[in-house]
Amino acid sequence: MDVRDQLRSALADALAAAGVDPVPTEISLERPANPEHGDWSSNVALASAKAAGRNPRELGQQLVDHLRHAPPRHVTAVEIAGPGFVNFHLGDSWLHDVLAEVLTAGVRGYACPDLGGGLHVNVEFVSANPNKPLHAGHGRGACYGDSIARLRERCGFRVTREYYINDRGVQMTKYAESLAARKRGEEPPEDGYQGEYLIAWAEEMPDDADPLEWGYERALASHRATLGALQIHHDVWFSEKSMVDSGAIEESLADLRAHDAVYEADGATWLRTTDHGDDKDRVLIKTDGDLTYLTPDIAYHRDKFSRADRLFNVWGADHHGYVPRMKAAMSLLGHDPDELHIAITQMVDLMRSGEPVAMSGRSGDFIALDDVIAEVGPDAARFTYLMQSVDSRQTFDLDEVATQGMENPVFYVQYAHARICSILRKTAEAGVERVALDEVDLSLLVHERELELLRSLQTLPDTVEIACVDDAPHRIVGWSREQAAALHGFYHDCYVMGDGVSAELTQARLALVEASQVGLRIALDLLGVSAPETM
RNA sequence: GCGCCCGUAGCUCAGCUGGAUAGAGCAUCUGACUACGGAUCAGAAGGUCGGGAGUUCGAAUCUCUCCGGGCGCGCCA
Repeated sequence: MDVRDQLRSALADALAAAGVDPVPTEISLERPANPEHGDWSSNVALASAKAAGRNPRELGQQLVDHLRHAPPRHVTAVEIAGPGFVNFHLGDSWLHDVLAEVLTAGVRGYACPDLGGGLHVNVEFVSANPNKPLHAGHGRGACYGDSIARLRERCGFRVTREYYINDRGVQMTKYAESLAARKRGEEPPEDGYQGEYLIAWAEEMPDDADPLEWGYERALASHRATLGALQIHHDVWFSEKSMVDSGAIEESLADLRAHDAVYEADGATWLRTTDHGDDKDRVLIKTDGDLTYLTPDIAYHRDKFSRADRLFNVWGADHHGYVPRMKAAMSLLGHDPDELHIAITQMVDLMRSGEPVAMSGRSGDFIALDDVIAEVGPDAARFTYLMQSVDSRQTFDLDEVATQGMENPVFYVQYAHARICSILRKTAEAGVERVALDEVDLSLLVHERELELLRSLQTLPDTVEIACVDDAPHRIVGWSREQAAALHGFYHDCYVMGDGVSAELTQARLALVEASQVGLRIALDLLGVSAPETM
């Protein structure tokens, strides 16, 4: 049983003994920031005093008195502090248990909270128009979406990674016209695509190729290659146009009508999104008979709901205004709008040495994601994109991220992993024979550096859970930096083998280092960043 | 005008389902290596958590309000 569960159940007993009725169902336990406040602390006396009509400090004291009679496992001291906190001090043995747990569970089994219970979640991300290369801004949504998928997979969800291809509509026609013009050596139409990439693509295009078909394939191949460089692979590439051919759009419209969600006015067909919180109703079919972008999009989401239990969309900040209407549309179709989650990623400001570099070249193209990857490398790109919450605008400085040095946290973390591998190599080369875990005397691990490493490892399952529940991969980045710092500190002060290190201590420290490796591998995998053996 | 996001150290950012003395990296200053990779470690300095009010035993965190910045508010996609 987890230490926390033991403490909780002991606290519940103490509360009952103190006459608190009913005993609160939620007993909070947290790691105090200040080590003087013990290893675990509970505010339960503060939280339940009022309802019980008690003085919090006195209630806390009663709990402490009761707990001292039969302290839970690992507990060495219990004390009352401040306004009524109950603080537990634990022996190092609780951390040694953590180490054994990490190694026993391994990369596959440690920090795998079952939050999904096999629920199928469809994560749709990137979904850029197939008429230009991905730019630096797409990188954020790409890395975020993939990491969200990895988190969900670890937490017991079935995951489909999906890419929606807007291959229908006027922008594709303009794209084909622009490509054809470049092929003829002409400038693209005024309202066409001016980007210089089209010159290169036009050169590749065979003379007899259909610019629309060929251009579409070319753009998709570009997206696939760029994402592949980041180790991002979508399971489903879903074509908007295919829904015209399959009749899915008509079906979706019929479904909306069957739900009485549609009406005719001013010569257009409208959707009653205001019934579900939208600012105004939205047009589905324009006066000229064309569909708005919304209509196929609704059909697409309707289709996704037929294939998954939950939908997770990653959209850029410039699309946040469309959230209410899409949720309203799903409500109108009878879905629970909460089963469609739309994450909004704020914008990326690309910098170089503190100077903004949002645009490139005379054509004003965005900086291509390919160029970012080429400049900083895929690992640094992914780590950096994920380093901060997607709720806030990101400053991405190419020079800083390209640096292979201290100002670049990705190398710090990867180096920690490489160091562990190096230690394991060196000890193996030195002929150290490993013994089974249950033969290792973990109680030898008493150095503050060793304990710090274990305290950090202990927090990984909670961190994974928070990251998954809050859709916050940056929490994993934070953990990986903390674990790496603990590892480097340990490395600096504690030798695994050598003069003055007993054979038993070497065994214990090797186990410790391997546990750290397990943790780092879990974290880096969730981020999609490689865990190098050497650097 | 309305909606969403943001405002925390010189810079880039964590911390936000309320907890005790608000953290990290970079930059600055000062230290530490005849051993497993110094791409390391330790220390110092650095703060009206945008302003104000409220709720609470307790607020960076919740509520309201104001200020500042970003992004949206189409029968465009």
